[in-house]
Amino acid sequence: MQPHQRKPAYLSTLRSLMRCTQAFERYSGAHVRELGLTPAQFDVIATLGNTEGMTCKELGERTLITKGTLTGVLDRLAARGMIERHVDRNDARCLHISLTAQGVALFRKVFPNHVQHVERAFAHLSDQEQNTLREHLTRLSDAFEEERHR
Amino acid sequence: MQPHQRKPAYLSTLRSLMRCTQAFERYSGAHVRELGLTPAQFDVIATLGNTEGMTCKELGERTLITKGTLTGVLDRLAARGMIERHVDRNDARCLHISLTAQGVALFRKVFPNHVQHVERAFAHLSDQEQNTLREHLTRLSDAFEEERHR
DNA sequence: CGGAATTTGTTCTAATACGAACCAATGCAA
DNA sequence: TTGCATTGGTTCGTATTAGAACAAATTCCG
Repeated sequence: MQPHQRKPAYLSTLRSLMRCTQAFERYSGAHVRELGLTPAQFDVIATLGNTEGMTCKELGERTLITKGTLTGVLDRLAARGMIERHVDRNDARCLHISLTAQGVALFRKVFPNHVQHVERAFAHLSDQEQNTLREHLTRLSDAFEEERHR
Repeated sequence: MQPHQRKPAYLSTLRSLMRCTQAFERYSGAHVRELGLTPAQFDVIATLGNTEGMTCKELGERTLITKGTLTGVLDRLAARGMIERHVDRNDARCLHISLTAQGVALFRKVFPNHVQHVERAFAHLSDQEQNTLREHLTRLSDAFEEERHR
């Protein structure tokens, strides 16, 4: 019995995690594309909606988009006239990203629509189940972070 | 109170899901790269290990890699001499993918190592917790699939 | 005050990622 | 058996994706 033939116990948990994430991305992504946006672009629009805007750093943290990637996503949204970049008055390193009037219009058109779409799927789990799920996922995330810094 | 300003209840669950997946990918990915492979390449090697090989279709289903992407991943692994492609005898449409001797050696070198690394993080959750987590994730995946086909 | 360490965003490279179009091989049905 | 829909992989175009190197601005500290 060689060690590399043993089947690790965590694999089924990991499989469920990856399958669930991918199932969401397919489900959500297909709908978002119908609305004329990529998933990353939608995330940015949705995050900027109903705010005064924010820096690239904050936007990246909220959308989970790496800063290197974010530059390109913002480039394409800016080319379509959906967002604006302004240098921050207080800190010239920071860019303040905000929706244009066109961006706000787009947000109002696609956001409620997409929320309804995604809600239909999440409704299959009760509030209690979602709470439990969230707790376990957070514990696991924290485990990765902790083990990473050792 | 406009509908697009309401904050959907599912968002915190979704956030946990995406954060957990991304935390895993950072944790696992960084380690895999140290071993000289990309995450996708490692998935392929790990899936082919201890098997007689399989078709692209099956390999794609197990690794969750889309067929269009899989071609490129296999190209690069083949260029490094880690895998072989052979036309299936019974069905000339199918390719049979398998590890070369070099590929097997690589598998034996990196797989147990990486399994140990990932196990350390998953050990933060008990078996019971992982069971519950898996059940909820599966329910949610199924929800996306069901709603998608309607 | 002044230089070093940090922070923020851009740029670059290699590798996914996905959908759509495409081709060859197979299966099915009239 | 001929014709057509289906299946398995490749190719193509566009858009991420991560990581590392980089430049400009700011902060920290002696």
